Amino acid sequence: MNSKIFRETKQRNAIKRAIEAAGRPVGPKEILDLACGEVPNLGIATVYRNIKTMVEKGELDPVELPGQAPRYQAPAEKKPHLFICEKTDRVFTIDPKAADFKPSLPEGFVLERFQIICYGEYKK
Amino acid sequence: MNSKIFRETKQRNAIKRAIEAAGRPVGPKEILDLACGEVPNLGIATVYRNIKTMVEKGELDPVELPGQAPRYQAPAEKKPHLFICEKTDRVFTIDPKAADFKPSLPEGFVLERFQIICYGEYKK
DNA sequence: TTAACTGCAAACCCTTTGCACGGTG
DNA sequence: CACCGTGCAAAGGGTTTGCAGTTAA
Repeated sequence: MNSKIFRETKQRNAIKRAIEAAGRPVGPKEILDLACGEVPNLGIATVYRNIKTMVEKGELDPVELPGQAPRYQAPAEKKPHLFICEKTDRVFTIDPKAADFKPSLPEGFVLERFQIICYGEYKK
Repeated sequence: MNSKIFRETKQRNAIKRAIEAAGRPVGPKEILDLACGEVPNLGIATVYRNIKTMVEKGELDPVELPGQAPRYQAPAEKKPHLFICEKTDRVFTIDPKAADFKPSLPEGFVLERFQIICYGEYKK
């Protein structure tokens, strides 16, 4: 059956709010730490299970970046490209002027380098 | 002490040859499988240790890509950008005409999408 | 002969799963 | 009162480390 019923729990709400409050892609551990303020005994397994559920429902977007575990963000914040601060290890979505490679970074950050990653298929 | 002496072993040579023969970034498991032809009892731990050693020596370049474990390639093959075949899960380095976003892909592959990943620092 | 290297197995870390209990609808 | 969700702990998968024996130089 595809018609699974999703329930509202204080854990799920805390997780959702934590991600929205972050305003940038965050990982499971960070989500746990943030949400623990609301739900002290929150388990990491619950965070993982809710992440999976919310991604399936389309309430959460996975953000995968090179050499790192995936992070997650609220869909509304989604922009096509990413900016990674190598000093603070925070990730931001950005909406660059791709045509001339002058991406508009978050205030206060400076661009050091970028990487283009192309995806495709073997069509033979 | 920085002056560690590196020795030549049949395992290390087999690993090195396997990576060079692949001609594209390969992961630890794939390296193990390839090198096992030469050294049957080769252990995965030896592969990991040699990868680390060779990266430190500059004989091997790590290639990190979104949502995947790192792969490794011989430095000579290094090109600025990557192409990922989502059908065969192989990775190639490419030298695209970045200015107009017409990367020259490996023969037979078609581009589906690309992602720009910017790296930088917080300078405040 | 020395000390780097190897294979094996155990340890680790992060993520997933099994289970009994608790809470939503 | 069904049954989904939770916390805990155990299980997985991939990577690293400890150890005793092996081997390059």
